[in-house]
Amino acid sequence: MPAIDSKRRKPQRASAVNVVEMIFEASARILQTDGRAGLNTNRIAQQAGVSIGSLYAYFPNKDAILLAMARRELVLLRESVMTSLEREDPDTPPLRAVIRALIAGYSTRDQARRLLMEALVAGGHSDQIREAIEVVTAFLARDGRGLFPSPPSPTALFILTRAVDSVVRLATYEQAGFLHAQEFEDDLVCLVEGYFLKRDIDHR
Amino acid sequence: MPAIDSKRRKPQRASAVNVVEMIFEASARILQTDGRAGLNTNRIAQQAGVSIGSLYAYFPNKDAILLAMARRELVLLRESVMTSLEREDPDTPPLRAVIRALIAGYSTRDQARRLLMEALVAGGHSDQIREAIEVVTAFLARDGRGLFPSPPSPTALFILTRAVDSVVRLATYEQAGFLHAQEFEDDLVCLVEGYFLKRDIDHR
Amino acid sequence: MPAIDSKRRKPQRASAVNVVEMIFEASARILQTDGRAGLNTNRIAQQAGVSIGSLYAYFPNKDAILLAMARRELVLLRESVMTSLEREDPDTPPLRAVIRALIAGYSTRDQARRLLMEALVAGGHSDQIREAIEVVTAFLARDGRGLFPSPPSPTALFILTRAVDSVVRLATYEQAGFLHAQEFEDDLVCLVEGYFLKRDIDHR
Amino acid sequence: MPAIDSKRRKPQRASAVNVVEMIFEASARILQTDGRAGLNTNRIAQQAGVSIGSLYAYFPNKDAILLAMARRELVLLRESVMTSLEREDPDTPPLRAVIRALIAGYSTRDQARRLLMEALVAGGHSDQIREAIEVVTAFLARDGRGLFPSPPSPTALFILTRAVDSVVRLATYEQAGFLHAQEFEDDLVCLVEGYFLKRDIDHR
DNA sequence: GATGAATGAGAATTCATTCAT
DNA sequence: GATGAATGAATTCTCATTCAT
Repeated sequence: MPAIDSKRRKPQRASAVNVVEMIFEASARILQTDGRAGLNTNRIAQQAGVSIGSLYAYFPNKDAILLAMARRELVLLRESVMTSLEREDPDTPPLRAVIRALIAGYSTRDQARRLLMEALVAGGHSDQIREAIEVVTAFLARDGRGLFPSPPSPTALFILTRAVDSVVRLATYEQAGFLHAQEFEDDLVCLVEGYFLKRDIDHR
Repeated sequence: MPAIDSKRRKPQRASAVNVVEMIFEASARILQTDGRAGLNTNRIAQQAGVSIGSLYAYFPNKDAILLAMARRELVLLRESVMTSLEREDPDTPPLRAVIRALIAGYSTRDQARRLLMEALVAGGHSDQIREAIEVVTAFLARDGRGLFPSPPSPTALFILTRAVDSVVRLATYEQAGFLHAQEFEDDLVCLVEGYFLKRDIDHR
Repeated sequence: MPAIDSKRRKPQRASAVNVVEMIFEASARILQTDGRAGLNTNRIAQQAGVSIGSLYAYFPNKDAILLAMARRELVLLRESVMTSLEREDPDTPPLRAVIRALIAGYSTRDQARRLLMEALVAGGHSDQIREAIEVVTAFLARDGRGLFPSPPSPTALFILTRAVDSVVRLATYEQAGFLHAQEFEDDLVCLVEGYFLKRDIDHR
Repeated sequence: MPAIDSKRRKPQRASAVNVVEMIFEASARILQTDGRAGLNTNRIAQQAGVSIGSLYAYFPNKDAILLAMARRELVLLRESVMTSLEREDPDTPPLRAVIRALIAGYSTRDQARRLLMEALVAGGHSDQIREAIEVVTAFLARDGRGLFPSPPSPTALFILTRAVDSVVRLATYEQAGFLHAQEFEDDLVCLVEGYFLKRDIDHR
């Protein structure tokens, strides 16, 4: 019995993960191609290959889908950045590693990602975004491992994190040709390092 | 009849301007209080004190209202920045003047403004935003009047303009307490100037 | 102008009354033939010959339709009873007149009427029914014009009004053949008069 | 296996009884708290602590549950009335005993009971109710054991049974304070006895 | 037999838009 | 030109019921 059973291990839970995954996948695809206006629950279910009833078994309503997706994107992005920080590459300074991870992270499914973030904000959940950034920010503030030459003030931290994040995101959305150019990465690093340089000069 | 009617204020053309203005005003109010979900043409018309029929006499469809509003916001913002550049205040360097104008410009009706921008983007009109930024960018690039210590590359211009714009906008949305603190303005100026400083050092 | 206009006097209000009336009519018809299960807003609108949108312009939701109908039934019934009381027919004693009016009132569209009342009760609006009965009850208590031989106690009033009302209603629902028989009316009168007779004997 | 299984309580038939009972219990509870609108098979199953699949093993469909419950209520009520008639208490005349049994029977779980009756009626099963009443009615007509002073006509039987039943039920629904007052019982007895008194006087 | 995930028909409701007056 | 009643396609969501495991 156990042997035979192993074919269908974790029948419900595994399936649940798949259904959620398929729904995310379908939603992203629709968002990517037709934008927010083209997104409706029936279409999501159809694209995902599940019944509309199943969709509602996993999510209480349409917005919950977007919210969950956005949250997941945020988590993924955060993790990719954190990972890049942990993977202490001697050739790449931490700041550059983070920026590189950010560029890589934002490069896939940009339209869907943007709309997701906008959905979060429009739904009054911008605190979720803030929170996700705060986590990284807090990490950077705590043990930035030499990410920053000197500890930034809260205001400076806000400015630097948002500036880098926004610029990368906007470059992605506008499908700027320079997104993957070395110059883009260099200039972003320069922006952050320049800030500290200037600040230290000004403040003596 | 026409004689009698002339009692009414600004009958023809002026009225059209008013109606459009009332529709903008009503839309902004609804956006501000109930978000995108609460916005519908009937409600806009009601709030604006015009009939739904009239609303459709001035705008071909709902999206056109948001599009027109967003465009106007962009124009207003651009003009405020341009004005601040033109008004060459000897005490305030151009860069600081521009940043100050931006902060002031974003401070009013933030929720409505954000949703408007999102409407533009979601509707696939992000080129409109880009265009507006380009106009300023181009102006800055052309005769920045000493705005930048040295002419930035296109990539650098993209990074700097987006970074400043995004940071100010996000600070507004998050109702950050430091939005009107001197430190915030100073740090933004520092961010831009630092970039050039660092770049010049790196490139000799 | 006035002459010509008279063709379409009270365009909206008159139409509104008609739409409401058509919706009531359609709902009653559906209730009568297919019961509560067959009643849905799309069908009501279709039967009423109005668009579903119009239906929702006049009623906030499905329940409101039933509630409004039930209320109206109650009002009509009450009025028919009150009228019969006012119309002091010398040949017919008031009690008999009321019972006769009740029988006549309940005889039309019985199924719809029953379901309506049930909807009221099920929706937690049984107070509406109570209220309607109270109005008649209060009237009877105040100046029953010799309806009752002597003033009944509140409990007695409750028992008598509900007994008569229920019996007539149930006879209607069961499409009892005796509904319009003289005996039925006579026995109901006898029930009420007997109560007072017995009570006076018992209490001396 | 069967041997091992025998540890479990009342495995076969008794379990079926329990499941049905739990389903009834759960349905009544939901009906009581959230009314007809809150009643759905999934919720019933959950409340009853059985799987939805099991629920459908015991009942062919949702309506069957309500139907069965209503039928059972009717049977219980009928039996309580019959019992009270059989239990010839020398101190309590049969009529009073029946009325007392009725009041007691209706006093428990009134909301659920009402909705149940409505379910029966709405489902076009009002004949079931009629039938239950007919059984008692027939019994009363056959050997009322001195319940009535003289045999009532079919019409009178209809009127008397429905009047008493309805008044008690309505008093229950309206949670009338006088439900358990002596006066209420007395007046009901008076209503029935008065009818015969009056009838005999009128018909000589 | 039991389970509960999955199904999908169908119901309620919204709202952009039209057009007769 | 203005009005606002009317329209109905489209959308969200529910829930009775089935059936593979």
